[in-house]
Amino acid sequence: MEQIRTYFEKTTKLSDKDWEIFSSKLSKKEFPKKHSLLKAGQIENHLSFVEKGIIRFYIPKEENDLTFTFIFGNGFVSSYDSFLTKKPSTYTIETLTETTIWQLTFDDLQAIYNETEIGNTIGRHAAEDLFLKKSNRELSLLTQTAEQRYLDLFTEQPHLLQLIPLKYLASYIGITPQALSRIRKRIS
Amino acid sequence: MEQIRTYFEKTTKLSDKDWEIFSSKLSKKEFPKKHSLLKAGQIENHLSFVEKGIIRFYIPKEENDLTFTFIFGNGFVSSYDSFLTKKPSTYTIETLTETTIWQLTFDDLQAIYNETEIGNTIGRHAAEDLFLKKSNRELSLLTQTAEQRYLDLFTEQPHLLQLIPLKYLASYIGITPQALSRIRKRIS
DNA sequence: CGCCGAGTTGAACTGAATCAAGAAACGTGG
DNA sequence: CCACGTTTCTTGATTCAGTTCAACTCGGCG
Repeated sequence: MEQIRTYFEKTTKLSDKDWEIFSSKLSKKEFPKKHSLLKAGQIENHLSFVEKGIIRFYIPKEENDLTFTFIFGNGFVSSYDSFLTKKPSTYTIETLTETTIWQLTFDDLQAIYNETEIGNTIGRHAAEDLFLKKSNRELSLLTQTAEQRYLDLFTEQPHLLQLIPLKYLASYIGITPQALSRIRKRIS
Repeated sequence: MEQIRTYFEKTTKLSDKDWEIFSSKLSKKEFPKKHSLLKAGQIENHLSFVEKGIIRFYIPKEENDLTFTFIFGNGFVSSYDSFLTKKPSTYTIETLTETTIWQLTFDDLQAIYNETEIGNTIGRHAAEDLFLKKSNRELSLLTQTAEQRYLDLFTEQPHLLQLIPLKYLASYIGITPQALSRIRKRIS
């Protein structure tokens, strides 16, 4: 749990009192691998912080699911637009490994808004975090080749990457499993 | 200015008093075409709402600029990450046509936070708006062909599209000007 | 009038898709 | 713990969208 405080304090100092209120709302959850935290069609009621584990976001499709996000611990997890708008999520959030998260419900977050000075900060952090990730992703998709994207992922998370099935990685990178298999062969 | 209120009230009802405070901080600005609202390297101090005009976001490059966003009126404009983090923007924001915007400075926004109930809403709106746009963009880049992306743009903004040089559109779609020229020829 | 940037068109090339088939890994039931 | 069936991964052949390099046209502007 300390790592959550550390994560927040990278950008904003928290008073002990605020941290007290904030952390009292967090509830720890543990899940096995291949567990859905949220299924497409459901309404998101949680903003979560991953302590340990790998998580995949995907849009279920008849033929091949579209995997568009991985979270490797120390980050927010939520179908954020669904959380904000109370509309059904268009995607599923699923664990790839055993996972530990700390959850905040929508009502908890409202309470934190009212009781602390850091509510805004948390909301802003979440938004900022998610927004920046998407921005970087956009640039990556526009300027990098599939191979570069794979190598980037590989550099960031060399050991964790082995835990993810190739077809999910391929989808995330934006190519077919066959193409990724060939890239792997070429660079190894 | 009424359209700004309408825009906000699509999702949240504002009290007259809050609107009063909010709108009093907005200052109207008009710019000619090809005017930079913010240059790469500068720190963003504004969150703006476009009333009229077309705006382009791009990362300046030696050879070809990378155009990654267009705003066609009725939307937020800001180098949002720079605005939040106070770090230099990595991109330039420039008008393509004559443009009218309503600006809010960072300090104005802080004041609104303190004086009204809608401060959070505004911040959240901006974040949500920007985040959702990026999410959709990600999906478009992952699942659509260049031709589909062009047709989508064309369907959304048929008349405005004529005002944008082909090379900017090509960059946004993620292909070369030559390729877009051929797509245009093929579908017309 | 001549220049220059933007757009068009052509030809050769390349990264990735598609279709197809075989090999490896994985989970489940006996 | 093995055997089987299913899913995942690999590899090959073909096709295609888009790149690159290059030449030419067009429209605006000094």
